[in-house]
Amino acid sequence: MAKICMNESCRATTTALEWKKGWGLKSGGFVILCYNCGSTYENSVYCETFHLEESGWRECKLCGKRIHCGCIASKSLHDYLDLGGVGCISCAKSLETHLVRPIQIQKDDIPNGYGLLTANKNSDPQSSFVENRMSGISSDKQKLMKLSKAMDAKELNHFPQPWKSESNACNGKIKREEIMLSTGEVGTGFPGLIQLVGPSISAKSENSRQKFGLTDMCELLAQPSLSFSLSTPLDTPNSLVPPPGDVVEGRKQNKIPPFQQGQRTRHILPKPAKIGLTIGSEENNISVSQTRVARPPAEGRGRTQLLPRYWPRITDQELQQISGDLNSTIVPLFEKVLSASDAGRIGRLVLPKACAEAYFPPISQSEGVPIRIQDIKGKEWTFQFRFWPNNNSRMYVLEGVTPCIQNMQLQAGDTVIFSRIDPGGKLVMGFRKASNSVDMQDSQTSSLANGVSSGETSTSGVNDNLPTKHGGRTNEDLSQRPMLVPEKKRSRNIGSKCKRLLMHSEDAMALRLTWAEAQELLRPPPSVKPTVVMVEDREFEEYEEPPVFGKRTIFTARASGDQVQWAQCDNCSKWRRLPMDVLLPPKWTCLNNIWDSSRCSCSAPDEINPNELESLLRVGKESKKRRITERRNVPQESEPSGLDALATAAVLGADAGDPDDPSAGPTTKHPRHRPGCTCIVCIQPPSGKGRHKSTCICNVCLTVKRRFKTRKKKREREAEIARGKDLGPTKDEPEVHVNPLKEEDKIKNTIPKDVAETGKGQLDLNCDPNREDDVLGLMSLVHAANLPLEMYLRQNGIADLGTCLLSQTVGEIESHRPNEGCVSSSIVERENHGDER
DNA sequence: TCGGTGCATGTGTTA
DNA sequence: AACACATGCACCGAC
Repeated sequence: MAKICMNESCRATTTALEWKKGWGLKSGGFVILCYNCGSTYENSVYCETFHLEESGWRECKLCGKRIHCGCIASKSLHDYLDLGGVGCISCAKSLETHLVRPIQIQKDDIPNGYGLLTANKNSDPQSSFVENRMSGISSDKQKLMKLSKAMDAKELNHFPQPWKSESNACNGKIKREEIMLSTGEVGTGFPGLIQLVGPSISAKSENSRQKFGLTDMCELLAQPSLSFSLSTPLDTPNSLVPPPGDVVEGRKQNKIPPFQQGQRTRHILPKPAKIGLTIGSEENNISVSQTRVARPPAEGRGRTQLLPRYWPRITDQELQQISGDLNSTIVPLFEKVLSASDAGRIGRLVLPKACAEAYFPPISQSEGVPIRIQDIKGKEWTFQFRFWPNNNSRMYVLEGVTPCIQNMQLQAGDTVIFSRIDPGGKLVMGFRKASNSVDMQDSQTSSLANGVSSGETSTSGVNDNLPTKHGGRTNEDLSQRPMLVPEKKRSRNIGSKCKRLLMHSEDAMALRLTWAEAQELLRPPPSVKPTVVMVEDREFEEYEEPPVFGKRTIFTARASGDQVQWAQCDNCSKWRRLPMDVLLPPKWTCLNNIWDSSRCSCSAPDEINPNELESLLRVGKESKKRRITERRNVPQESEPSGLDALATAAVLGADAGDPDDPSAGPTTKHPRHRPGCTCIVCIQPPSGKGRHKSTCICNVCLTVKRRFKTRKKKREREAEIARGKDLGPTKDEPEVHVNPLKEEDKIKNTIPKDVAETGKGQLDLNCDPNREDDVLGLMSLVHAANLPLEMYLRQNGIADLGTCLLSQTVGEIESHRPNEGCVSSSIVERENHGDER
């Protein structure tokens, strides 16, 4: 979706617009500023490029539901339309395209308060978040100030009337705060400003809950100008220092922490918490946010925004239950999804730097300080809050968390939520279990798939572990209160930082299939002529080189029933129709299209239109999905690979329904196969008991016998050649290249249909896509080919070839060939050599 | 040898 | 390019 500045004299593209991401004017989150020309727009479309704190909420004009425009959560409810506007998935309707219009603002409309704020901007190079925001728009700040005001008023019209007055009041309060902030910002704390913004969770939470959107509206309106909260007041114990009696770096609780004493320039974090973003689809319940205690980061950089992944998503109800005290205020600080390291035995919980510096006591020494954190059961834990120097920065960790983690039975993927109880400033650590914390990947998958973290719908640790006195909210409460969790936000939380996680489920399944598909791409070596052998009037090709990967094609069926093969040109990406039996080399272009002279050039038009192509591709994808599903539905234990299935079925064809038949039992002596391998070789006991009888007519035996006959003929011919009688190709053994597909079809005739399909493209019956060590099946093939015959015989329990020859027919020996079904005749030759011996 | 500690490194994210 | 952070790994002490 292109984003173009609508100012005709500007027409800046996305870059210019998005460059301002994070710094642009945010009036209710519905404004975007073009820094190229200074135009500002009210355009919800652009909101998607903004972070949560920069965008805000939006109401669907059609369904009345409030949706968050700008965080990824909106994607679950919205589609941003290419031409602008928002399509609300909830009501399946589209909003009218939001006008993208420059807003002209007169300089004299600038409120004084804003003037003060911006005047303060340059006073401190380590400006506050607000200042940063504002500084980024210096050239148009006046416009923007006006715009902010105008937009606030405008956006209010989007909300139900009851919200208006309070929203306005809220807005007014915010402006007041801004003014106060601008005047008393540095080094003095913010007396009198505490809890002015975004009502903290308190005893009135129920009331606030009922006021749908009110507080959120305040946030929304506050965001453009004050999307942060203020520091702990000097006259309250609302700090993060340990509770009374605890000493941290010589400071006592009621002492003013250094960071509040102007030790550093105050940095005000964006409001990090969008707690309990409950999108009750009916009531649109949106839990309230809360005040934030902000603290300047040690480095004093401007990047003090808390990443959304750390925004605590906890409801006021949960918080209330944590505190158990109607008079207390729970301030969610941040949360973190436990990584493997965090949840491991090392006992170190890596803290997000911004969070650590914002909400934890400042530490100047690497050793850090002990801090006490109370869990939701009321048990108090002492951790060492410290940091490691890291690339000129710091890496904050909580040490000694193992007991606590174990106590909470947390694992990687679960979430710990740090909150603070005010007054008192006591830290509280709650948690939220992932639905399937055993498998973090699964939780991620779930999270990504649903757009809502599985953790959100699972039982919150807060709930599970609440003391009885708190009322013990049930899971049902939670389930009725699905949190609005931005899809992207959650993916950030886990997905984007999970590169080292194990892969399971669909991803891995997809890879497996990919591997299986790779098998289908195997092609005969292009430069090697096959040797055609006849087995009972059937032609088989054998190659002296291992197969190569060919170009992938798509097969479709016409209405007439004819099948068509399509291939994409590597140069022009156009799709060309090919005969069904064509096998393409890895690189193929239109120039190689010898089957259609009208389309043997890249300049030739496409034979299929885009719709048809899309249909083709969709069919391909669906086919793959179907295979994934089918695979997933098959228990792993009984899930042979396609090739194994072929081999198994080939054997069981004669013994189907009698899996316990020892004659079909796998052996583990094949040199290249593991115990349990069901390939055509391993299932054939090398000798002695369990061996198929000479009268056996199972598929394996029949195939082996056919091969023996063919090889016998071949040897005779080679012997003749060796005698100088170069007879050339005989009539019945033409040295021609036979299309493998035809042969494959013939082979299919000898194999049950389902098996043949499963084993399509089989070139190596010994390959098992499901086995990691068979991933390099071809490599193992080559490796096995180099195994000395003696080793093979030894491993197969054939002590002596001579004895073997005496006791068995040659054909029976053939039945033990390790590479039955393989096409590499290098192996064949070795075997032949062995036979001659 | 094992486990804890501290730092280094690689990778993903953001500006 | 800089930063954040997950994790690897060397080092060291206890057993």
